[in-house]
Amino acid sequence: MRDLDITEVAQRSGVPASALRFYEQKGLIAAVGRRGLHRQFDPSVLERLALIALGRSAGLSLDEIASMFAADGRPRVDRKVLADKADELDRSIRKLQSMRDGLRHAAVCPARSHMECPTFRRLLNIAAHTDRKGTKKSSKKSSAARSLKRKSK
Amino acid sequence: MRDLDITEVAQRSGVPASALRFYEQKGLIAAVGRRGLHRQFDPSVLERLALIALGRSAGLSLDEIASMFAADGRPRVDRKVLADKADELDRSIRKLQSMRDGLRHAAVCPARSHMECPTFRRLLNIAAHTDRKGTKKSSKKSSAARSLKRKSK
DNA sequence: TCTTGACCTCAAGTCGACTTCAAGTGGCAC
DNA sequence: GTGCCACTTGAAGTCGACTTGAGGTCAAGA
Repeated sequence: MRDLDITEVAQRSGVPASALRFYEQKGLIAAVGRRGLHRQFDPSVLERLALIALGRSAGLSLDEIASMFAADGRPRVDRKVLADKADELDRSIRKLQSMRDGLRHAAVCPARSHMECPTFRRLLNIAAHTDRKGTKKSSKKSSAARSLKRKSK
Repeated sequence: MRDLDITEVAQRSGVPASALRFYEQKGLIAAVGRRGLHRQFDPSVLERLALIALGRSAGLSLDEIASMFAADGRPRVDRKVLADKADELDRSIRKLQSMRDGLRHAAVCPARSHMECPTFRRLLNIAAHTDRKGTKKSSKKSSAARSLKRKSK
């Protein structure tokens, strides 16, 4: 398959050209050459972009993802990193689950005001202590999140 | 109970004084008055801060949270909003779960390179299509995420 | 009374991941 | 040969939630 120009890569990957240039600048992807000024990409860049998307979905920062590519450009995914990320996701999931259950309850709770509902108040307590305190120690953790916001534009 | 000054509120709530001033400025909380220059807060501000923390944990923006307080300052939590947020969380959870399972598998996968592992490649596909495409239509959604990052400082 | 220092205000800075903009270049159809 | 315009560049802007800094005020203790 012949090389792709930036617009084709953008179309096939769903990643805007501006983002592709940004990724190149960050060293996440590389053009195989130029035709005039225009970047030419090897089709394998699509796979790499999928890998990047995966990393982002798992909550990795672009810098973290960059460090997962060896100097030769081939992915060098540390299995321990994967396991750690999985564990981290697991913690996030649990937190979100209790949040969801609490919200669900509050939505149907018969108490006149949410403040009078014990379940809601318990939820409040969880949130109050979970938030700035619960995970503060675990620095640089549970980034597994912005991803979701990012997806929805 | 007597009024609290900003430092006391910060200590009891775990929210930095700078953030409390920021919240006040945004209209999320209000001081009952001043002693000299110094803000005095009613102890009930702690409950309100818990409510704010809850909203943040559920992925609401500060503006969204602000709109949940009626003009009289009492919470006016729309049950439908709660249910919607719960549903949104549910979708996020499912996404994170498949991500976690995929990572978990990749971490122990016997294939020489992750690229040779069918499961990993499937994961890659999910990520590639989930990310910029999967949720794009659902604008303004699944903000239920940054929260986790934010918690971990 | 004087000093201290906690608190004040307002403006600007930070972080991450991009997007947007203005100005320039050159491949390609005609 | 000429013009179009897709692509290029580097710099600057954006968004949300705060934080930080400079310079100022004043309540309270010595």
